[in-house]
Amino acid sequence: MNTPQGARARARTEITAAIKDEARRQLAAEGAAKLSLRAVARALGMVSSALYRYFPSRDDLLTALIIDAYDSLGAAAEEAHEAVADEIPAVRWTAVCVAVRGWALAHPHEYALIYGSPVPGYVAPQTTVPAAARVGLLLIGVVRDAHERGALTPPPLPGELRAEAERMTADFAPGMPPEAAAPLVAAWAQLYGLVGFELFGQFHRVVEDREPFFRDAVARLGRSIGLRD
Amino acid sequence: MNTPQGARARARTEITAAIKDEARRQLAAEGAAKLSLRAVARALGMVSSALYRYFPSRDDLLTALIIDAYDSLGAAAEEAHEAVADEIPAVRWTAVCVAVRGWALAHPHEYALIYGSPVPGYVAPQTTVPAAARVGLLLIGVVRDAHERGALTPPPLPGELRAEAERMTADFAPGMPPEAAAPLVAAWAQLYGLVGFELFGQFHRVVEDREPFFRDAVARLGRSIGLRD
DNA sequence: ACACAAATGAGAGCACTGCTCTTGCCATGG
DNA sequence: CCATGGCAAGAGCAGTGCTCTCATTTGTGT
Repeated sequence: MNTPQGARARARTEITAAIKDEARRQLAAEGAAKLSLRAVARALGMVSSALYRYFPSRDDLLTALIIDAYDSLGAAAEEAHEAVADEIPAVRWTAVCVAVRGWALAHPHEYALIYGSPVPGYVAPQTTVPAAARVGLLLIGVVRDAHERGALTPPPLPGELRAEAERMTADFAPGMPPEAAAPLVAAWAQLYGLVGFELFGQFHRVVEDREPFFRDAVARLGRSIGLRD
Repeated sequence: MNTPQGARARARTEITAAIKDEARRQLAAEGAAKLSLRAVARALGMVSSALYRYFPSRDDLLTALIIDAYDSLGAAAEEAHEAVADEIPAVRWTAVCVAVRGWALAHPHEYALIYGSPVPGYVAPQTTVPAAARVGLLLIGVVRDAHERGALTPPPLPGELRAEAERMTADFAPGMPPEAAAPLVAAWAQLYGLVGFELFGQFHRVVEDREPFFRDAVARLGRSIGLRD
């Protein structure tokens, strides 16, 4: 790991980081669409073509920012979860959801980058998957733990969904009852519906007092999976 | 109304429509980000500056497309609702949700335009509001009707949300019990979470058999508001 | 019927974008 | 100590949204 890199390699990693930092700054200020390679280069006192030594294209820069955003969101969620690790599952569930919302409100453009409409023509490379999965895995962990403690009463599983549910649990959530799979995945998606609507202005003049509204909705989401409170 | 417009006015409305048509075509093909005024003008055999006689800016063209998209989605939902107008509310609820999903899958870029991340810097003008409200009003109607038939058992309303819920019902859903307001608005947002996740690829390798999964989630959503089936 | 005004289209041009290619420098590894 | 390869710089291409000017067409009031 910590191989003493030559001055050259060190400079490279430093400049790469500086580019990402400046890009993130512009992303936060103006949004992904207005992120301009030339502007980043200008802010860093280099010429635009030099930037291509570090990121072969604008999309690659965006991909790096996407991974960072997923990781930042995942870290925020994990941190919030650890702070309430001793509480009952329903409380931990809410804490994670609230952390996701909090991160989204604090980083709207980065949230839009990862959970808004994908930049057209852009396909997320496989590299983003592990970072993207962190919040999902955290929620799975809460539900599995609830199951192990006997604090989970999942709703009945429609026969139609049995095979799918068993595949899902086998793939991503071994040890979790298949009855919880579909409600959990749905709740996961619905969580982002709630956050996205608030963030993108759909609640304007509809929901005013948003935090309690969100907590109520999220608690219902937990109950729909079978988390008891 | 039907004032016999002069050749000039007629030409204007025709050309305006032609511009929107071509723009919609490019939107469907490539997405909003790649919608280019110059390309639209080129396809129509006019020069780019001429297009500005009809739409003062690219944003105005997009706004027109957004309103059309909201209307198209609203019409699809209303049509689906009318086809099952005699069924019980739970069935009508599901029908509307399924229609929303169907429209989204058929018009992914238009869906992304209205429910994805807003084009940065772009603020939806007030003109879009009535078109945007159609689906919401339809869902409100289903729930209110369920209430009037005695087929609605909304969950208890947390005291914290009482005032907000009463304001919401007074503003948008007179005649609906306030207990249903928060769950309904949440379900509305969550519906778009489900659709968005499917559309934007988050269910890739997670949910395979998506229609039954969606129906199950949507039925749970209806039950969370208190619709009995 | 005619003149004036408004609407429209064409073209050039500005400032910007992502990206490529060539050129020359200079630090590093053999 | 020298050759190589990483690097920055600059010019340039094709495209973008948008503005401005100029000529032409069209509609209308006298």
